[in-house]
Amino acid sequence: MNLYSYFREEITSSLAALAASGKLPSGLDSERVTAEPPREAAHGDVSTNAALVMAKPAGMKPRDFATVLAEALGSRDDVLKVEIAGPGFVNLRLRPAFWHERLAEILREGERYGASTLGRGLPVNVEYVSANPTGPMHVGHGRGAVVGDILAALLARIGYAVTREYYINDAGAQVDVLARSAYLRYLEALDGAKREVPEGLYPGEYLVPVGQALKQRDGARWQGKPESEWLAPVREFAINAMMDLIRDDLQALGVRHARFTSERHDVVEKQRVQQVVDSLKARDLVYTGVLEPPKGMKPDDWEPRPQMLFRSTQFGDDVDRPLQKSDGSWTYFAADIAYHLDKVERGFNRQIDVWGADHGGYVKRMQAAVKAVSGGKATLEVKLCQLVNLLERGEPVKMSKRAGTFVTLRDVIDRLGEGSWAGAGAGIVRFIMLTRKHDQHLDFDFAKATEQSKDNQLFYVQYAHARTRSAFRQAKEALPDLEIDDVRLGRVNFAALAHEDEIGLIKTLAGWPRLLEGAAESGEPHRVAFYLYELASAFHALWTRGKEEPALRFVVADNRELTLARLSLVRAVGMVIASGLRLIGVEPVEEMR
RNA sequence: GCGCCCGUAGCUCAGUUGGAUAGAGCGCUAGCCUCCGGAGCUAGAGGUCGUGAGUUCGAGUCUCGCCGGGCGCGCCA
Repeated sequence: MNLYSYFREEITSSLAALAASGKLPSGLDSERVTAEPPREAAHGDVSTNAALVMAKPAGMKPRDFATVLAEALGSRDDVLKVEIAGPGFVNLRLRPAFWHERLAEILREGERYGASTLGRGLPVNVEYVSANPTGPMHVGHGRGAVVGDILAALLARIGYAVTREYYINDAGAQVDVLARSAYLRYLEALDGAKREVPEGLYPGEYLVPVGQALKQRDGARWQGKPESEWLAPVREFAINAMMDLIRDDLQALGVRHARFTSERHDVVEKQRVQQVVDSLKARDLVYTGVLEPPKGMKPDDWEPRPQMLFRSTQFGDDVDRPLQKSDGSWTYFAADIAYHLDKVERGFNRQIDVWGADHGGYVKRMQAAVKAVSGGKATLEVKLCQLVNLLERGEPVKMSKRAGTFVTLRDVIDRLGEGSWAGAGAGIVRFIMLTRKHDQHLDFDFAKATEQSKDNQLFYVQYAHARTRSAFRQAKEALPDLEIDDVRLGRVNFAALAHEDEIGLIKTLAGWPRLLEGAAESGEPHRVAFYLYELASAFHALWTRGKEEPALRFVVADNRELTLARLSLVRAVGMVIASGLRLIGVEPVEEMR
């Protein structure tokens, strides 16, 4: 359970009871009341601002209000001490027994601990990656993939019905370029002659096998034919090949989407764009107009041109946006409106898109569109992921697509390898992607990725997990006849856990449910990685303290009860770390070999 | 010129959706191995939270104006 939500409920019902008994004025709104962990541990375990936000409407001084509330809360069994502090905070310090019960809870629930029903089964659609099917994924795509994937996992963990979705941008000019590039490789495959890849086509070697496969399938059928004949079939072939490539990359990264939607086949060809434009027209949200050139920059080839525009300004955008190109085809935006409407029609009133930061200018119009097509009932949140800089011992890795020195996501995963303390390369990549908030630039240093030091957050967390397992190996050796399993550990007498560092560690563990909720609702999966680091740090500290003060060791050979209690704590730490790592997509290790 | 994002210790970054005395890693200084794994731990120095106003009981967090950096700005996606 999230103990802070629990206490918030308890506090508001206390307030209601106090109002009913006349000790506080009735009819007060407790909406803004919070129950939170104070920053300073010295201020107690749970702090509420009730008196601060309700005193004024109650016509009381905050401290008087606080006194009444404090008296009521102080009589609770789980409250050790109540204090009124600062301008009127009511601070609760909880009894050790409350924390011991949290430990029992963790051992009961195991890695499910922290899961909740907060989302009430509401559908949420998370769209992420959505890389153009024109080549393998690069590291920047990888970041979006990880952020989206873990955000989806977080939302699922707190009770939302999450759908992970990939939108294939296979309808624009870029896939025509892909087709021409693949055609070139096809001709190469036919006559064996290497060709210079002209400017404007994709030079990557990854298209060579596509050309060969096309030859395999179609022989010389397209050789010497005009583009109008081969473009569509070659394009389809190449897109499929690229999606196979991307699916492989995603699989290597451990990312699985439940649904792939094709812009070309599922949106444009099904007339979905025409339909949504018609319905917007019927609501007078589409018109033919002429856009002003952007001020301050002088587009050299600017010509005023009448075009079909969507009134996005009515929904918060800065200018109205074009829906149609001059050749009559739809803009990417128009198709994207139809696609997001499709998601609304599939029941997703909450949509989250994960994009690269270079798409920042696109956010407002898309949110405007979602608002418009859903009649305001659906919302779109957009998470923008900043660039990833690949480094080699602090030096930027030089990359050039044309020179063929481009480092792909797959290269990175493969290079980080398998079998080390960190598990597979994908796990390392996934964790590192969370070591910065999504809107911050991220330095990805190969040297640091596998370094074995406190500076490497994943290493540090894995080391803590390994140590929890090590403690059990030690216990088995010292007390061979001791029966140790999770059920037993969950039922031992925890009273022996009285040291403030032990209680402190339980408090950190007990913060896990709230952290999950916060990370999920705010769309900030990096919080999981930072939390695990903090938890690992607290555990390492206690471990070392045991080395210095034998009385604090986990295994005390002549005191079985104490040993069992402490092993319960160690086990709970291991469970929460394992739970967090698996959520991120990292397999926790048993030992650091 | 406009919009969005960012600006926190020497460096790299957190900061729990507005809470109390702003934290961590690296680096620097000083300590801790007859060990339960020192791949770790403890302590210290280091800050006008870019800046100026505003909102309120309270602002690193919200609003506005500046300064600096990044991204974007009609038929690219």
